Amino acid sequence: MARPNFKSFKEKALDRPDVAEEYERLSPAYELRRKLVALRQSAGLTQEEAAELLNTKKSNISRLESVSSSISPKLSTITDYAEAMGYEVRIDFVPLHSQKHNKSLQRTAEKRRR
Amino acid sequence: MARPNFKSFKEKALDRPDVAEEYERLSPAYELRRKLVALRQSAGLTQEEAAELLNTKKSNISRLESVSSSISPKLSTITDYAEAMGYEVRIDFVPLHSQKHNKSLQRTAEKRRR
DNA sequence: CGGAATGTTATCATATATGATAACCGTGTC
DNA sequence: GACACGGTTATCATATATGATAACATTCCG
Repeated sequence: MARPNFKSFKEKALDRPDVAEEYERLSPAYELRRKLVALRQSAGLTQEEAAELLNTKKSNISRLESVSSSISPKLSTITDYAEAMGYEVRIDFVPLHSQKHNKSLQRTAEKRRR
Repeated sequence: MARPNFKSFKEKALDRPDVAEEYERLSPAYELRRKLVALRQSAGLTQEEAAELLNTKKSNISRLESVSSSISPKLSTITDYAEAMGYEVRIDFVPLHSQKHNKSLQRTAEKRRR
């Protein structure tokens, strides 16, 4: 590996149990990259092969999968990538703080409304 | 479309109106807009109030939620919106054709490799 | 009716994702 | 050493999402 990518980071970090637990709560962006790589590998494809399927170049695939990437990809990029790997994308929304937060938002809205 | 990118294969199917209609109804994009509106309404917010929370304008919120919108939003836009509404975004990938498609991809890759 | 609230649409400017190319690193293999 | 392979990074050009503003429609209510 030329640069610390997610795998090497993961392998080192997971040697320490405390970090391992923290690991899963890392940013959703990291989680996504990790899943994208897993998708491609489950299809048994290299980045270059994936790039061909998607009519693009391997460097762009690398950027998309790169953990250190600061980009926030378009939804269509994710879905197209997933479909090329043989997967469908499902987006779910789960409440953050049970329903109290929503109530709080509602009250804030009500107050502003007056 | 100035350059061929990985969306081109989709456009072929969308040339047929019947397919286009079915596709649009089932597309993740369509589902997404509906969910976004539901999220905001569950928080009891108007588009303008949501816009304030997100430091933007109501017209942009409307565009984001609009079904007829042709844009494919950035992932960060979706997550920011969801968080402002009190929700967390979860992205899942489900296999399209059980595992057969993956095997096919693998074989294709193997063949190209030789 | 007139005004406020809510949402939509059009347009432009700006920010940023994506595409393409090239150079590079590490590993394995001969 | 030389080479191929898989992946990374940097850079530039282009496409497109987003921000901001304004005008508009609809609904509701005084």
